[in-house]
Amino acid sequence: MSTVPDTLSITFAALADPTRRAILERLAEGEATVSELANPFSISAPAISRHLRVLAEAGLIEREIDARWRICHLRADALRGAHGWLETYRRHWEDNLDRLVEFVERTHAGDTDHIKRTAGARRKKP
Amino acid sequence: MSTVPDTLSITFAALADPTRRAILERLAEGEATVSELANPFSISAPAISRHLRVLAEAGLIEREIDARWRICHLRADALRGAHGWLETYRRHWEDNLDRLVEFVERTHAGDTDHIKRTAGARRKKP
DNA sequence: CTGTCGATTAACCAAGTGGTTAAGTGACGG
DNA sequence: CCGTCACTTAACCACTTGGTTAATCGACAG
Repeated sequence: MSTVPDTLSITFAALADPTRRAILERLAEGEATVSELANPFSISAPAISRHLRVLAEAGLIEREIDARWRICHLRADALRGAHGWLETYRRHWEDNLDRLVEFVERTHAGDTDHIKRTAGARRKKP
Repeated sequence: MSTVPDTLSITFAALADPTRRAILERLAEGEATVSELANPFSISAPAISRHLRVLAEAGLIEREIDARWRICHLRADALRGAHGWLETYRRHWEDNLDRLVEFVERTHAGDTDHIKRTAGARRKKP
């Protein structure tokens, strides 16, 4: 435990598990107790408990104590950061200008130096 | 076990590291060689090489061999799945209807049984 | 008070991750 | 042909992760 991970890393790490994503999907339909969340899975209760702890520490869920039960609900605004990060790259798969540029760069390889080559000039010019 | 992780888990796991995200951010500006990508970081070349392998296996980058150099470019459409998953939960942080429902549930706790309680009736009615 | 139920913590284990250094590979430049 | 450059692979290490079982805790029913 040398360096504490940043928020975005914690969020993405929390989402990088199918069980936790399934829990969030279930929670998107509405609040639920821990045993209700554990029900669809074949893993043990402590395993679920730890998944919930990860989600809670990532700020993705909240646990409210109701007598013997812990009622979990979604705190989806913690997903905003991750969504925002991905949103930055949206144009790279939606904007076909990129495909055009890429096409020009590939096919007219030699004479495209007017196009920004961020990798700089590496190849020797014949 | 050796159960192979699903695509979404692989994508999120690849994004759950600040070095790899920085590499993608750099790559969003344009293609780059491995050493150019490694330049801003203080970690060793093999460490960078493995980060790139993770990104490549997640389908987030492509490596093209150019003589001695490996030129990396972004393959952002692999982010589409992750983006799409998050998009599902957008309304939970953007729609203030949810905040209203939550407010009613909390403040009028006793007499909101007409509101869908997905967790079922657990608490004893006084 | 005692037993039980929902949930968590503790202790442990196998496997994975991120870093290191050292060695290997393929393409040039001289 | 030999050395170097760009990069990867191999072997190793500390630490984390996801799972287990056993023990624990608090709220309640009897």
